[in-house]
Amino acid sequence: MNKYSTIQRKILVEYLEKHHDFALSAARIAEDLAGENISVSAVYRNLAALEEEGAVRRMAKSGERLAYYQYVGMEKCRNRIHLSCTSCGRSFHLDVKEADGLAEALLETEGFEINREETVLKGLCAECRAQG
Amino acid sequence: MNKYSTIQRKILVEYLEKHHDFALSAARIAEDLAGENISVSAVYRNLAALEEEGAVRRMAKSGERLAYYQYVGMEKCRNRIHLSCTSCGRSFHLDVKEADGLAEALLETEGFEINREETVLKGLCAECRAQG
DNA sequence: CTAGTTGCAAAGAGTTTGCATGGCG
DNA sequence: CGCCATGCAAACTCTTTGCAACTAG
Repeated sequence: MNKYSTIQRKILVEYLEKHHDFALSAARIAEDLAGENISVSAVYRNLAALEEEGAVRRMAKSGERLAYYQYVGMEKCRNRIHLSCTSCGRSFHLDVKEADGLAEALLETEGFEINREETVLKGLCAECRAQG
Repeated sequence: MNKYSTIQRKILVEYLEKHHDFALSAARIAEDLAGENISVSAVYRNLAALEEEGAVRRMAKSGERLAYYQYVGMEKCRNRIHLSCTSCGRSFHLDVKEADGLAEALLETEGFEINREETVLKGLCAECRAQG
């Protein structure tokens, strides 16, 4: 059950690592990897496995019905709240200190304990905002 | 294009209003309304229409692939950031002042302009947290 | 009347699964 | 050599769509 137990898994993980700052739909991933030595079902099965291992995060875009996946297997992604730009689709991490502040404030005022792994803040990133 | 132009629309909207603090899947809604005088396709078509009108918000739960809908047609839901409890599934509104603070902080420190309509913070509500 | 909405049933998209094959350790 | 992952294709689920009948205004 190693990270690279099979060639297919390696292909998928390397692809995901390369695109770790985007949330991509499973269908899109499968399509992109169509030329490679990995089948559609292997893509889906490995995504599910990686999700269970915590290396991949499953999310969804509002207005779409596809399952979106994002690689969060690298250190810098762990325990971070994500910011997702609805214009360019890129994903950013919220600074730890800020996230702590937000989490604390929510807990005190609302009694709500935020789950950083699942929380995605939607909006416009600085770049897209500048471009109008 | 009134709110209650047809009986089917009325049935759906009343159902949604009654469950406005939950995000329900379209499939579930259709199922619940199976006994009523409304067909599956009318449910889907009206949900899409209501979404466009802004009366309904489409979201998604992580780990699931269904489209979830929540009624936000009432005044108290507008322009609010939602808090969604991953345990009981209920949805809460973030107080306006707090939301303003959060939005401002994000804009200043990250240059990220949050979209309240689309943002859902995931975690545990006070009640579920108390119950362990 | 006329435009817009419905219900039905069939099509579609994305995802999942059964089973035989094949490769990793 | 045994077991787990793969590929293929068929099955599934949820959602969308075409079309004729119907309904609200």
